[in-house]
Amino acid sequence: MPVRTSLRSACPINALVESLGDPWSLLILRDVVLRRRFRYSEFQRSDEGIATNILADRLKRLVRDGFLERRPDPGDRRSSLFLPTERTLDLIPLLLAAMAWSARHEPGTEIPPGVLEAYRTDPLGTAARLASDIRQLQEGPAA
Amino acid sequence: MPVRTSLRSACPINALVESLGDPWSLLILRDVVLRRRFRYSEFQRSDEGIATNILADRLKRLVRDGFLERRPDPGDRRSSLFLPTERTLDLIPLLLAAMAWSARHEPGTEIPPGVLEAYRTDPLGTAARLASDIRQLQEGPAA
DNA sequence: GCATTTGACTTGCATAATGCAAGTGAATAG
DNA sequence: CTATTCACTTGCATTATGCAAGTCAAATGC
Repeated sequence: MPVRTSLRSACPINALVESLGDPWSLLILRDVVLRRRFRYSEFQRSDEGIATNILADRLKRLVRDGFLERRPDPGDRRSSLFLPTERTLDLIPLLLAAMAWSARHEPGTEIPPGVLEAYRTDPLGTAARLASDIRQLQEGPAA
Repeated sequence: MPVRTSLRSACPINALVESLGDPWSLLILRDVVLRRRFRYSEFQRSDEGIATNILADRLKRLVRDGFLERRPDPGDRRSSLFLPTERTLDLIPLLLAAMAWSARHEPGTEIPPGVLEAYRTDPLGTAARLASDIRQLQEGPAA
């Protein structure tokens, strides 16, 4: 497994698409940063129903590409925690933008109350607050 | 070809991924909104090198899903213009967030000067200005 | 202490998506 | 009026995804 294959172009949008432009990677990161789920079994339980082989592969890639860091689960020796790196926490503005877009254009999507209002008032500040909430969690990890 | 297949979940991130979570759709929309390219031949020339069959398929889908509107090219009867709908213009905040992320985390990506500064000062205002620039273009379409 | 369950996978195989090369046909350019 | 361009389509190889089943160690229930 190569560390990093060269990009198709120098475009920043393309760089993102090459890392996360598949049907699953971004959803795993959503689980991590927006739902505070850090375990294989938790990702598996998400509504979209990812296949186990794909999940295992995506987790490997996300770790390899620096989006997640794997650590032993202190409460269960069979399990690991997949924790977000700064690379991933910096995706929060993008995730919020995605939520705002879907709120407007995809009827039927459900968005936690308050988030959109905060985003529209101060997008980057809202993202920063969310990121520091998660950093806190990682320092004092409740079971 | 069905108009719309039901979503895997009610999650707004998932809604976006299901529409644009493939290796090409978002790049086509990038060409449209960030580079003002509206023609098949222009998409084809982009650095990433999309295959012609995939391009044709993605354009069909993007039109079907309401991201692009197809109009005859006034200057050449062989050609069409694929113009962004509001659905697509509303993706600009997300595209800007993607650029900001890559600027920080993907060395070697090239970003037009000024854009990042404007984004960091006023993300939604910057996006709104870009969108209205494009709306103007559509009313008085230069060849 | 031992059977059962859970967590995190792997393997095998079918189906779907993507990639590549070549070809088509109408419109335009020289 | 010939050559080129534009917007495709077709066929086929390769890769990715989806599904079901199986593995194996650690934890849990009695």
